[in-house]
Amino acid sequence: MLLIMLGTPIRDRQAERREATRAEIIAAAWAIAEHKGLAGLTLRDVALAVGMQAPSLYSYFESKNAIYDAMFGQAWTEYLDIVTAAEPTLPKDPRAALKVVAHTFFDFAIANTTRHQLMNERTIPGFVPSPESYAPAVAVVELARRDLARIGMSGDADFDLYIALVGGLINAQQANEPGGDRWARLLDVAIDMFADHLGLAAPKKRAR
Amino acid sequence: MLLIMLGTPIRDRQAERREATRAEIIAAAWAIAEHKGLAGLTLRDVALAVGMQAPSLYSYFESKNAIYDAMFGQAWTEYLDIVTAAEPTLPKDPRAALKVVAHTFFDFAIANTTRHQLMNERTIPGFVPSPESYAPAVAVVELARRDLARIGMSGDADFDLYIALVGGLINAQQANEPGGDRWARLLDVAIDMFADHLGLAAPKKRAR
DNA sequence: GTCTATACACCGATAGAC
DNA sequence: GTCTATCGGTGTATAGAC
Repeated sequence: MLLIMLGTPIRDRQAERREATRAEIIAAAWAIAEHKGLAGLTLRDVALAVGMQAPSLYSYFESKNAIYDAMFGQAWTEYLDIVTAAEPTLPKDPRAALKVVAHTFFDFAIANTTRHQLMNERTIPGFVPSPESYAPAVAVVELARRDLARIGMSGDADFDLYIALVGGLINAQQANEPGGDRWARLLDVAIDMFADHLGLAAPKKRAR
Repeated sequence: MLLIMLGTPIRDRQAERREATRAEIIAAAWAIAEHKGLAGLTLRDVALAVGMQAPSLYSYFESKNAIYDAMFGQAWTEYLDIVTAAEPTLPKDPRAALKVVAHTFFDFAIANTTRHQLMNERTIPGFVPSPESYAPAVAVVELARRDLARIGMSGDADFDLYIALVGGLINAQQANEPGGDRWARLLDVAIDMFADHLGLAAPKKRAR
């Protein structure tokens, strides 16, 4: 399976090695960030974890923010994979689909607080994601917008409101009662409220 | 008007002076935080602004976080004053009252982004507000809860949902389009949606 | 190309002289 | 109470060994 055309090697072993080391650094950074907090990440800790001296990291990332940036892109890519995999199983019923999409996002945020903090909160002082790392985030939003449009949710206003509603619940849960479920229990109620607002058919109750 | 009982002075000039200097330091800190960002605040800058050397600040605050703490308490006290002053003018109509309360909070957050960031976002790494500084925040919540209970909004769930909804809109506005009004325009829509959820009487439309 | 060694500028915080 | 001096820590930069 190993093919070589003279002078044009199929594999660039050096680039592979470099990419593997970059991945190793990012993995170590996640582990430290989850343990000491996202803002508690230091280059010296990361270097120690991968068996380097701190300045050596600059051979792989041009700054600390570049490491955050790679983490940002990786986290959104992971979530894009989850959402892409779940898309074919979306319920036909609009109200049920709204709930699945909301729950997917909510549960990911709660289960991965560090990732959510980096992905959705502006908590690292100087950090602004690069266009490349932002791309998977845009893809997630586009995919969600497409899914919800198929449900009949047209217009930016409804989508913006939906995002703000789910995001508000996540933020309230994380900020006021991390680890609890006081706001998590409200998610279905909130989505029903939103579905009523859209004028979607009620599921069973609401005979009126 | 200056009364002195022997040995028990009415005024403690030293404490007054100290308190005045503390206020001066906090005012300087706000100005710098608004200019360089909340996380960009440094003790050296604050000291320079009030004509001191950095370590001298430790005569007035035991740490940098203590300065943040005083700012936190001051900001919530300011907002408590606003809410307290506005309370007597609250509309009798429940739906209208919901909107006034929401707008008051939303507008304050948008008009004072630095204050809102410190008050409602966990953006400073090690900072946790002290019970004393947290007190006015609790008072604001209690007051809002009382106002909304008079409207007929009983139960924690509705209140929590209301808070999350308004907070989500503020966060979305600040994070995605600071200075714009894409989410601000949704506030009334959102409150109407919430009022419908509560079963409040519609204002004029919704003839059905 | 990769890594070490060293250094810089800045930070919050502390000690101690005055 | 305010200063100077200084500490340990940070992100970052660069020279040079390998």
